[in-house]
Amino acid sequence: MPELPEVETIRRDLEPDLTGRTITGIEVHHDDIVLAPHDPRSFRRRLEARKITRVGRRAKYLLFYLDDGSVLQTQLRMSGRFALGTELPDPGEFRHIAARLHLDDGRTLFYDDMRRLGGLRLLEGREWEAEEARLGPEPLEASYRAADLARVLAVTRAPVKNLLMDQRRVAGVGNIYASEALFRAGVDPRRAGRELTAREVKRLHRSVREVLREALDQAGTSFQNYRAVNGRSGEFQFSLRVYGRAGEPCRTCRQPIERIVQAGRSTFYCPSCQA
DNA sequence: CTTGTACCCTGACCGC
DNA sequence: TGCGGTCAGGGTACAA
Repeated sequence: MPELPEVETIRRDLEPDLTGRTITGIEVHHDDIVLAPHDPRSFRRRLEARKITRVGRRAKYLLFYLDDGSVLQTQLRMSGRFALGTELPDPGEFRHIAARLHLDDGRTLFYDDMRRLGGLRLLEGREWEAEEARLGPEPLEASYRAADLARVLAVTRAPVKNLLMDQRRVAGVGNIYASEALFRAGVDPRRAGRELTAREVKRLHRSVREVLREALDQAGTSFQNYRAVNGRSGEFQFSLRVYGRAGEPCRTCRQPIERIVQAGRSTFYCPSCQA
């Protein structure tokens, strides 16, 4: 569920507490959250006694860089969350603990995942580099230009909404912010990527960056599953203009917001403002 | 290559 | 209160 702003918020929450900590013990309560190539047994063995040198993020992945060069990649998918403390801070909020990482300062990093679609993946540095190379550019980097978006849009017949969600073309944009960025740019989500004008591409590029930046400043969007570390809520749900607002009036023109399905996911848009 | 669909899993919600 | 259907910030395997 978390997209770039949510994962980055979690990273910022965890970084000061986890950097330099050593993992002293690992408990796995649901085997299916240990992702390939490891099984729970080798996962525990390889993680034991490793020190976390850095907490990073790429696309929607939170990354723990370890002192032997390996990388613990976490995929939160739809319902993954973290809590950190000597005890579980809010047992009512965290009812599906899938794994515990015990740390050398006496605290525990709890991984909670109700649907268990996400998980933890331990990779050699080289393996992570190969994965990383398949991801598109980070849209909040200063080096990400309208020309980068134009290049991937120009060669696709798929709807622009689907393009924005494709992690190989641009990293970190998910279902909420794809709809929100398209609304801000005034672009119909059903339009074929290659049909967008240069002017529309420019607006969309600006909107993607703007909406991600604003959401990050608000610690992300919380309405169902997403929470930052220890259950902290984001605030961007109050700034959403179309997502989840089917039938409600557009904040710009008062026409009802519509919901359609694209690639199996809900898309929300204003038929009047996004003509 | 690209594009769409099924699926993984649990829980909340809605209409009957 | 129960029951079935639908939906949920994701990603991947597979088919066409």
